[in-house]
Amino acid sequence: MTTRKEKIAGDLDRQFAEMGFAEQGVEALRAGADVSLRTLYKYFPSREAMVVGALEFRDKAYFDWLSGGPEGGIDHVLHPIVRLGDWLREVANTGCLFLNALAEHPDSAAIREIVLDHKARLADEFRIRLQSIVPGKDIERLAETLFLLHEGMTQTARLQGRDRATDAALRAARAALAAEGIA
Amino acid sequence: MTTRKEKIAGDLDRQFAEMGFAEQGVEALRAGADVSLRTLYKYFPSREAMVVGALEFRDKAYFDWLSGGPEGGIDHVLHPIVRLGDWLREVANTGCLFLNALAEHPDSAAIREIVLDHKARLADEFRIRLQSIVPGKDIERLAETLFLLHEGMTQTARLQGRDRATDAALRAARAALAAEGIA
DNA sequence: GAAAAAGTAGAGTGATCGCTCTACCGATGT
DNA sequence: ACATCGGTAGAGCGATCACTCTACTTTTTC
Repeated sequence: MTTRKEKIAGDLDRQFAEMGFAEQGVEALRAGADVSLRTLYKYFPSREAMVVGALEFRDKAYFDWLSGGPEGGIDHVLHPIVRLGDWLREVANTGCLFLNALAEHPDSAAIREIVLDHKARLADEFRIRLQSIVPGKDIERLAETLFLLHEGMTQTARLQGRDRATDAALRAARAALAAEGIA
Repeated sequence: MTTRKEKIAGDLDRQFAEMGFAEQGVEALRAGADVSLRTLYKYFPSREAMVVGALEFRDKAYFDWLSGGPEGGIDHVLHPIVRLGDWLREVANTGCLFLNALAEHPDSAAIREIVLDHKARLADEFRIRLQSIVPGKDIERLAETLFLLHEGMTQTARLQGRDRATDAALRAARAALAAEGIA
């Protein structure tokens, strides 16, 4: 059961993702969510709250998107990169929603907190997956490398296209794992 | 000899870098550059032109910043990453100015062109440096990996701090080079 | 079926935006 | 001496912004 607020949050997410943050006034957001201005403000009492709501929706949606996938082996570790590639195939490519939000609202503590938390949990995703396939091994450096490649891929997809960025990131990730004897 | 326009462009660069794009109105930019509104508009006839001017200034300044450094060996290739780390130590850490500008002005062809061009030349920087230390070798994949790490480092510095991001990127870059037998 | 809750449309408000314009000032060249 | 040029200060313009409010309608609840 999705609440009305969640439905609107999803619409806000889509609008911000497709059109960017700067160019979306509240009236445009209202039209995109197909609600009245009064109702929109009821659930999200300021524009900043709308941004926060969209990011919270996206955070949840993206970790849902990451769930599942191969259970063991190298593909288990590469899964977040593969899924990022899948995601980039389906959506307009405007970079990372979270970093874009931060660029646009550098002084908002609420937004900064959500972004940092989301990215920290993404970085942990690699740690957890690495730990599960090579328990006991020190995987911190490898996890950091994979996260760097992940972030680089997100931005590079915007610049050079999704396919090229995905191929490069996957190749580099495999090489990094192989260099540590993980295959 | 720096022209007045270049001086103002430098001030605009600094303002956008420190305060972000969204929160800087033209009046604030004017005050930061310490000129009259009329003069500002003389050199940069629209706000978009001010953004373009700041990016052009930064593009030039950053490639100047990259010049010099170790002439041969692995340090020659790692130099752009090392210098990025130096840069991040000296400035407020608000991510990549170019990508932030693109996030804020997704519909501006002029801004998009500058950003793509800047990033393409940055990526080429790794190709050129790799080519010079291992001529004849196919270095395309390695160059792409280094660029991914470079971009990832820029964003991660914002999230996890400059030192951690720099260490991780340098370590990963060395590992990638070593895996290809370059040391 | 009446009351209450939650929705709609959309005009209105004050602030701020990018940008233009008038009026004036000081240095420089001949 | 004086015209010219490049500058300053800052008021003002129309548009747009985030946000509020009134008046009315629909849906839900008991």
